[in-house]
Amino acid sequence: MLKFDIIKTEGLARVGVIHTPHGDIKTPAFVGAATRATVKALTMQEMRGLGSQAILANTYHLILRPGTELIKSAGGLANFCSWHGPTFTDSGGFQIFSLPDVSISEHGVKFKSHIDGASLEMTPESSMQAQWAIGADIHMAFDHLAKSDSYDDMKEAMLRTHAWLDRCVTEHERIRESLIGKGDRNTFSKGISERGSARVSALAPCRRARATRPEEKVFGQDPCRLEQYLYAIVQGGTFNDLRAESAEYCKSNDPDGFGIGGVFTADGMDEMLKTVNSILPDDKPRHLLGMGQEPVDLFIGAEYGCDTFDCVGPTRMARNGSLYTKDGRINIKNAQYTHDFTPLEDDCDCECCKNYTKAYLHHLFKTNEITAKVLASIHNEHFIVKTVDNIRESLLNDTFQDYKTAFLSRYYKSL
RNA sequence: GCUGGAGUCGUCUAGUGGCAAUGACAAGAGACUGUAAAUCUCUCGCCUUCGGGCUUCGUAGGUUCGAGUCCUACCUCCAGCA
Repeated sequence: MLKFDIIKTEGLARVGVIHTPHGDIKTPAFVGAATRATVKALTMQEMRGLGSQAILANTYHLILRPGTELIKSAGGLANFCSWHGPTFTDSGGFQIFSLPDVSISEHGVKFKSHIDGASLEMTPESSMQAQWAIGADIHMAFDHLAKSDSYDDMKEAMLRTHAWLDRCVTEHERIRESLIGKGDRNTFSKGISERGSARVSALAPCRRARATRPEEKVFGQDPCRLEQYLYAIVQGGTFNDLRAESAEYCKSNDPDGFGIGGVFTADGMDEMLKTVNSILPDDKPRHLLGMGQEPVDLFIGAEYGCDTFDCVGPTRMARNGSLYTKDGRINIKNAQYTHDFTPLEDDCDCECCKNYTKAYLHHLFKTNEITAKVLASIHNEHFIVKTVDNIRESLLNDTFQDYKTAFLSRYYKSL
């Protein structure tokens, strides 16, 4: 079982540490969206520099390119992309359901590759196999997103997600036993001592990583045989009776943790999370899937018991020139920043704010320079990562409510 | 000076008798939440109570119900010849 230590709780909120084979995640934490094994516009070294603790890649995209076997050959996702820290993969369900021409059956989903139109199928089993080959620390169960927000569609999607969860768990256990063996699942640290460092010589990238990340504990193991963990995904949309039913079902499957999916706005999220997280067991981590573009998502998510978040919003906003400040988002492309020779934020310690002015960023965006997207992504990703880190600190210091009120009233004061 | 060609929204451009007039760029603004997104949308002559009104295709005349478009003169630019 995935090791998750809770350090402190306040209501449903908690501060903890997730121990993965590739290192620890201090929670609450924002996980960088690295869909195609890269956080767009950023290097992994830049991600580390801005304080990111973990990344989340996407099974659908990696199946198409470069292929899961290639990532396995590279020593798994963390080695392949030189992140060398905790990794998640999303199952691919979310992407596939966003494609046109998908046909869904109990067996799985048939879809066409958005790259070359090839007809493909993903099932709970094939998603598990792909995720094991990719080799992230934490996998998401293959779930079904509703095609509309009607109650009937939400219920249908939830029930299929539950049926598929059973198959995900079965397949996950089958693969795990074939690669790692039976026994206590909380054994990644024991596994290290048992297996020793026999394979070190074949894994130079791992060895190099050790020098840059001394807290790393897994060097010397075949990264493709490290313990990997499975999160069940709670569905049910905006209907809290369905959310409760889904939470109960997921809980009964005894996964390593939980993803809360199908959330698209912070409206009503507090009640939904109260419902779900009051049911889910306290001692397992919960990931709020896809939320975190708006700071309010993170405050509400953490307050009501979510431990990790991921969202493409911060980096996508950055590439499109919409940059976070404590007073709300600004569009750096606007003419008003042409002669603004101050940083985005005076007190921000990101590489962008420490070195560059708004006028310079404005110029880079207006001239469509690649560096514009790099610097903006550094700032936005840092802003969101840091905000969640601050939420963690405020929970530890018993100042969460003050921090939340001060932050949100300032950030959204123009609304 | 002669001959030929060309002048259309900030720029380049479409338009060869019928609705302020095409497209691109530039400019101005907006959107974006488990990334088919370095993407997409809107505005872009002036005024507007958003119904519409007014003024425009180098300048000035003319033909015509109607002219960016046809005719005349002039101005400017380009090319060639002197």
